[in-house]
Amino acid sequence: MATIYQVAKAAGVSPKTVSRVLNGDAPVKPETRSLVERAMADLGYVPSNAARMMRSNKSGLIGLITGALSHKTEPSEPTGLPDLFIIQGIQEAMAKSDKTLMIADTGGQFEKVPHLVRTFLQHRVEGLIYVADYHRKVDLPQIPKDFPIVLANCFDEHGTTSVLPDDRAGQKNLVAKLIESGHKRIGFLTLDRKMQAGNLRYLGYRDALEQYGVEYADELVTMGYEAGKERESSLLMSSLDRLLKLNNPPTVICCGNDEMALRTYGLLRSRGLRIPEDISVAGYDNYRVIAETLYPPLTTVELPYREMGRRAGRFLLSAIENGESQSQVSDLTIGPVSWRSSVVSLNKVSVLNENGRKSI
Amino acid sequence: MATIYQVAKAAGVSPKTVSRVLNGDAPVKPETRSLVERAMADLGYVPSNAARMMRSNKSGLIGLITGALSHKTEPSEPTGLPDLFIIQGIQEAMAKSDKTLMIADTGGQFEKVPHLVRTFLQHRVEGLIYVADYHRKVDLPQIPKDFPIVLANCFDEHGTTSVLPDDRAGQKNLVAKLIESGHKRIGFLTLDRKMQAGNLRYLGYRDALEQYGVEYADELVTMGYEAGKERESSLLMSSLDRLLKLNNPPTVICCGNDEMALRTYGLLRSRGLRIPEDISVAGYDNYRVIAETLYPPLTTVELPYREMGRRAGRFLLSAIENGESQSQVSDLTIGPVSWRSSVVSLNKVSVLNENGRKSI
DNA sequence: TTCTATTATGACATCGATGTCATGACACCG
DNA sequence: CGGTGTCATGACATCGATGTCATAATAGAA
Repeated sequence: MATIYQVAKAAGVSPKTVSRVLNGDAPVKPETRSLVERAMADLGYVPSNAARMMRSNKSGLIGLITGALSHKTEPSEPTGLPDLFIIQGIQEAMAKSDKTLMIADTGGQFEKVPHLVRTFLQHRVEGLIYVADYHRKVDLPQIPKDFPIVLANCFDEHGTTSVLPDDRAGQKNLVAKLIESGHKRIGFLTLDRKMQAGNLRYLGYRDALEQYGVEYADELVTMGYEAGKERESSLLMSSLDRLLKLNNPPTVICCGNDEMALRTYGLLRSRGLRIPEDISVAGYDNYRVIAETLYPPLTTVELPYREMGRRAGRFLLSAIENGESQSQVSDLTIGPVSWRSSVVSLNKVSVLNENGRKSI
Repeated sequence: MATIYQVAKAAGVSPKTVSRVLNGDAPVKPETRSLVERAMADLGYVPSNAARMMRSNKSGLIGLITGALSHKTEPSEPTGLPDLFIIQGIQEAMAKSDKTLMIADTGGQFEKVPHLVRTFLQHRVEGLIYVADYHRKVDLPQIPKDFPIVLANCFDEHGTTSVLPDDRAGQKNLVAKLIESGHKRIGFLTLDRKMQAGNLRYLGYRDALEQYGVEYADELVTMGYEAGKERESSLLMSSLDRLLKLNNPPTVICCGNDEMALRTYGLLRSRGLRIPEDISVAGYDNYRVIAETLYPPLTTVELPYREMGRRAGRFLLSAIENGESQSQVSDLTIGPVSWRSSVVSLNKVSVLNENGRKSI
């Protein structure tokens, strides 16, 4: 690969002049400039970031660590590829700056993190983002003190800047809309309450009931998914049947996530129930391959992953810019409800109102 | 960040000795070594790759360009996130070497590629991989001649090394198994034939019929998906109804991909047909969220994305090692058939044989 | 026309690691 | 005891870009 010296020689100028053409930081005579530009083109010259970095001590690199690219073995909320959307958002934020993103994958092995961090530090990344594959607590080792870092979709016990989905508010908003549509008996097939998302969504469900003065009934809430048993349907099947056999069965069933809703569609139909005429269904995640492909399309709550990524990126950039290691303590992002036709309104006049916003 | 000079001073030795401890390329007295190691630990020293690279002219970096991380606007086969699995495979291959992967995303805008390539060249990556989001032809600009590069899930007209899925053989294997299970009337809801995958799978379907001497019937083959109209169901619905109304209707329906199969499940059920008792269904892609979550689980063909990624990574590494820019002309990877219960066997004795391999 | 600004360019040192070569300290051989 | 080899270490130059400072070339002011 050509160097700046070779370009200088070919153009008959000094290396410093070539440097000036490259960076435009000082005036260069037009004829000289075009001589240099021609030489650069002829030699296919591309400046070396390494050499540049040595002088400037700025790498222009941001390190991103994730397990996004390999889920297979991890016990994760089976919601698809959340971290991927977060990464998209981060990319978006970075594209607006002049930073380059280096992405490293843990391959599902958390113990690789220290090694990846070290590699990043060798490359003198200016900041780090850690993206978790589901809403959880983490404990990152080996980060130098005061190094700019942002956690996305996870948090730690040291109060590191983090960006999280507001599962509680999201579920609350969904249930609120169900109530506004006339539903009072709202079944809830929850995720495992040991999971952050499971617990927060449960709390959001109760929040909505309380706000609208709808009495909470324990019989309507039952676990539809157990952590670690991703592909088993038996728990879901028995939980669902219990709900359906109640004296006063639910008019709508909230599922812990969209994948559970997909299974629920099949189970309901094999029991002869039509969706949404006989019973309404709602999910969570807005996992579009499911939510939009199902018939009828699924009402669900969007997980604001892309927006979370954007925020995480922006937080990190501003922390770097201001020379702080912490830009913000934490951040909750609310995802909107995606209202689709899997939920029917029980209000007689609701046909006039297509988005389900109808107060009772 | 500490430098090697600071470490040397703290340990009371020369920088070169610190370098020797770092690289272990020459003997160092144990006492000296521990002095140095202590100094490195105290100062939190991490060597600078930039400085290292300047001397060695080796970056240890591999550049990966993809649109994987942002599909939204591109007209793509709606099969999910194929490139992601390819990237996993590439990561696997790289993890075994000492290279670091830099991933850049086009944000769905192909015109960003030249800029990304330039950034990579500035970082002096030792090779490039381009990953396409669906099986297609591409035309990469701006790559220096003789630069090591591998195309994954795509190919160009210059015969650049590429790694592709063997859609034709995959579909053939699936249809062959259907025939072996006793099916003779095999409906095929194809992808758009303008797509590589659509055309190749169609050819594979015919290959299998021919091999087993089953007569091809045009009435059994109809397009279920039109490029650019991802979310429309009307074409699929009318195509499916045409198949069902035939005098001699199919006993099994092959869908162009798993997402189409998901829709087909819903449509068949709303017409009162049971799967697989009344009619069998097969997909393509082994898009697991769909194939494994559906009830009954879907028989489909695995797209060997991870394996393709592994191969692409290995090809590139060996090209770099051997100083060639091209390691191999091209490579077709066959994915196995995932046989699940959405297809019933029509052979009376087949119940003895759980994997569907039964000759007629 | 001579003197000062300004513009355009170059010489040189520098960033942090490491390759090359030199040197000092031992140990072992005869 | 001198010679030769090995071990352990350091001095110095180098990689490619750019910041600093100096200087040459030109224009405008007096």
